[in-house]
Amino acid sequence: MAAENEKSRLDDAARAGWLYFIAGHTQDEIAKMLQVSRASAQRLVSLCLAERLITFRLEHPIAACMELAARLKERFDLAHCEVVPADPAAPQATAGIAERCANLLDATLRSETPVIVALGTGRAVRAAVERVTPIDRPNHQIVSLVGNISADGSASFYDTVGRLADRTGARHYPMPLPFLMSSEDERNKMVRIEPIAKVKAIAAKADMRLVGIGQMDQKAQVHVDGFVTRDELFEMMRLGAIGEITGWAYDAKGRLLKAGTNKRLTSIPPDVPAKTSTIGAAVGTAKVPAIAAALNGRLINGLITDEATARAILER
Amino acid sequence: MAAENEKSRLDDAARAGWLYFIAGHTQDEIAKMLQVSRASAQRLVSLCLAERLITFRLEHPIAACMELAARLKERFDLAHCEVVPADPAAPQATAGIAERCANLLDATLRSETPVIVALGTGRAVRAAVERVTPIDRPNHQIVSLVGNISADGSASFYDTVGRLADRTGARHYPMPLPFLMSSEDERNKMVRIEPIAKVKAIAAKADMRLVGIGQMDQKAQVHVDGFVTRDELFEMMRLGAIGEITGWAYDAKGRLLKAGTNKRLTSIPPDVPAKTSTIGAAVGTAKVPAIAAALNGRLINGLITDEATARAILER
DNA sequence: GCCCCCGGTGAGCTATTGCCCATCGTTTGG
DNA sequence: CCAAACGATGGGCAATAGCTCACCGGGGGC
Repeated sequence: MAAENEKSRLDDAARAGWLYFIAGHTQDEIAKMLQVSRASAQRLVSLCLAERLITFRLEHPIAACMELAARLKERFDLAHCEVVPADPAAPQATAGIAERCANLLDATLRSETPVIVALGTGRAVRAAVERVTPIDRPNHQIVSLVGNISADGSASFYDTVGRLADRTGARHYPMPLPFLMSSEDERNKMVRIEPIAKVKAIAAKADMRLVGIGQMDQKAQVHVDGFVTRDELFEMMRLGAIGEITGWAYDAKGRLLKAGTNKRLTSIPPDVPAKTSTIGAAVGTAKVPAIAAALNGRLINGLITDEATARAILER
Repeated sequence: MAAENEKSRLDDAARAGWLYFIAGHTQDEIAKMLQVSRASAQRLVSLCLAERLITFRLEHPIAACMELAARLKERFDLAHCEVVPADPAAPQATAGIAERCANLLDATLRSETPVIVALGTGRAVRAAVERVTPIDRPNHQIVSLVGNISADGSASFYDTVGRLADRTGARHYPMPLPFLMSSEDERNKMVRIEPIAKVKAIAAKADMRLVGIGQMDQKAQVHVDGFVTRDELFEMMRLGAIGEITGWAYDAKGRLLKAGTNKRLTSIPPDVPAKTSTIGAAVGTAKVPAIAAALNGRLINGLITDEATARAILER
């Protein structure tokens, strides 16, 4: 008897679900049709959902992305995660994620109350600031997490902080330092000087950090851009470096290395685990180990990537 | 540009749909996530539905039934239609539809304001009244559409009206007449006599009619039950009879025949097209042509049947 | 046999949703 | 280049849905 009632109840639940989701009736109408109170109709619809009698199928490339983002968020306990559809024409294209990063910056900067945004390295970050919608927010602050003088002493390679400040009217704080100093002592000396300490203090209060993630292999961006020499890169790789964020190299478990270039690096060191909103932006198969390590080591608590990369991270 | 905006809008719609139906967020939350007003989030969810980006799938036998019922309702412009799952163990079983008919009767009889229910022939109708939940409604009226004296002059074959009245305390009006009279003249004379005219007048005001549908073939119920002879049956078949409702034979287009037993029949003739609620109840492959004809001829405006029969009717 | 517990029920309150409308930006035609 | 027309937007309101609560009735344990 119990089984029969159960079955009949599920039948009714299915009926209610059909009438609600497929036929598009209101629960009131369904209640009248099935001769029950509206409350019961609502329960039947709930039951239909709870028992998974009805399933939703979203036939759209976005669906897979949402699914991947949800899984990444869950797996790595992220505060924020976005996965954009992979562009089959250009698998490494940063266009997609740059757009999302820009959107995120837009959202953050739209705030009327003053916010502090910190920017790291990375092509996606550079592309993102270019796409930010101009808006007048003179009370915001934009701060750089990395030195903007390259190894050869030349001018800033790419002034993300300045560009973003242009678009918002915000005060901006580039870090007038070389990427690497010549020794640990010198680095320690430099980061204590007044203007740098001030930048550091502001960065520490940042409401949002947007950083790129670099892999530490022969094509490492820090080397390609001329910030570290081939020898320095190889040394870090020997020491176990698998990725870097704002130049800070970390190993496969996401632990910051305490040797090599990390000792001479002027960049503001990341919080471990990441505080407030620290969003990593990166795409590409080559970056998968670096991204995964950063996630595991909690160097970041947010991620913006593409479908292919997201899938690869989850399948590791 | 237009195409790109369009695409991006659909992407957002898909995102919104995913967040709403799959992740279970409210539209307010989605609005915040997508950085739009709640109204826009609502529009995106609507769009997702309208564009059929999302589909609902109900994995339950009931789903097919609901679908068939909706199609029958649409195709034949029915006021009411129910399709019950076919019982594979007993394809002709009336149990399923009887339960639904009983439910319908329950619903009608539950009314506090007086209602008039008219009953026709059919096993499903008989079974239905047996399943009606007892309820005290002395002001209701139950009226028979057919004579309850069989050809051999014996007592009522099965007193549906009386049974239903027992269960409700309603006044009941059986029709104290033989099913067939010996001639057209005699029939016309009988139906004018006071008690019969009164039954007829009540029946004309019925709020709901529940009738069986019989096929006119060698296994016709009217013959099996002994109401018409083999010769009479064959004559009607020659005249084109394909089905009958309360004994009234009709052809493949649902037109009442004006000859044969129809001229001697005492049953109250059906309204064409059916007025108020006239529900046919029938299952079985053999009855498909009869049911389809009744639907096409608008002899009924409601149908209760099973899945297999519904499918067969729609596939004709 | 009696009582407790569980699952179900409907009332009623609040959150959520759907939709209308005034407004505004954008596009198209003159 | 302007104006009209169209479409999208967000506020606001009425309808709808979700949920909590107190209550009821049946089934099993003591």
